[in-house]
Amino acid sequence: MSQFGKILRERREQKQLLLRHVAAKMDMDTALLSKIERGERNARREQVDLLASILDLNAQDLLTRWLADRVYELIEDEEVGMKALMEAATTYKKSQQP
Amino acid sequence: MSQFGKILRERREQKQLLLRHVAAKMDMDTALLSKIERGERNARREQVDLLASILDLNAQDLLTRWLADRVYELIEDEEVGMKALMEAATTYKKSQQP
DNA sequence: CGTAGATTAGACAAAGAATGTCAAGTCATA
DNA sequence: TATGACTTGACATTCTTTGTCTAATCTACG
Repeated sequence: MSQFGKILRERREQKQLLLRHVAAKMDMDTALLSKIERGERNARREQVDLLASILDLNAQDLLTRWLADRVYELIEDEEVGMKALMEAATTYKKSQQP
Repeated sequence: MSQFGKILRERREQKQLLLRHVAAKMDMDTALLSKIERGERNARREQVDLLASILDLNAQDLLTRWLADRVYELIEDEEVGMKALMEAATTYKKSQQP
C-alpha cells in the first residue's frame, strides 16, 4: 500500500465514508478508488486536490505525499536511487535561487 | 539542456564522433539522438547503458545522472518539490534496511 | 557566393503506459 | 444465506512516449 493511499484510506474510515461516497464525489468508479487507496493505481495530479477537499485534508501535505510516492516509484529498483535523489535535490535548489 | 544530455554531447565531441556515428550504433535516427542530447527527449533506461559503453563513460554514474534528471522533471514545477524529495528519501532508506 | 555535411525542427506514426469501466468474485456480518 | 462493501481481472479508451521522415538551418570551406 502506498503511503498516499494509506492516508486516504485511514482518513476515509475515520470519517466513516464509504468508497462509493467518495468515488461519487470524484466522479469515478469505486473500483478505481479502491485501487488508488491500495496503491495499485496512481491518482492523477488534479485528483489530489479534490481528494484533499473531500476528505478534509491539508492539500499541500497530501500533494507532497503523492509526489513523494511518485518519486519513490522512479527510484525504488535502482541501486543508485539515493545518489540520484541527492543530485536531483542539488539541481532543484539551484533552480530555486535564480 | 538536461545535465544528462550535456554529458553525452560533451563526451561525444571530445571523442570526435558525429551524431550519425553514435546514432548508428544505437540503431536510432540522428534526429532523436540530437533531441536526447539537448534534453528535448529522454533516453530509455536500456539506452543509458548502451550510451555509456559507446561513449566509454562510467555506466553507474551516467545512470545516476539520467535518473536524477527524471526525478527532477517530476518535481521541478512543484512548490513542495524539496519536501517530496526528502520524504521519498526517507522511504527509500527504510526500504534498504529490511 | 554556393555547396556539402552536420545538426535541428516539426509533423506525423507507432508503440506503450496510464486511466477508467464493467462484471463477477470475495469477505464480513446480520 | 442474503446483503452490502470492497476487490479482482479483463478489457476499452485515452494520453504519452518513442521513433521516423522531410525539410530547414547552420557552418566551414573551395
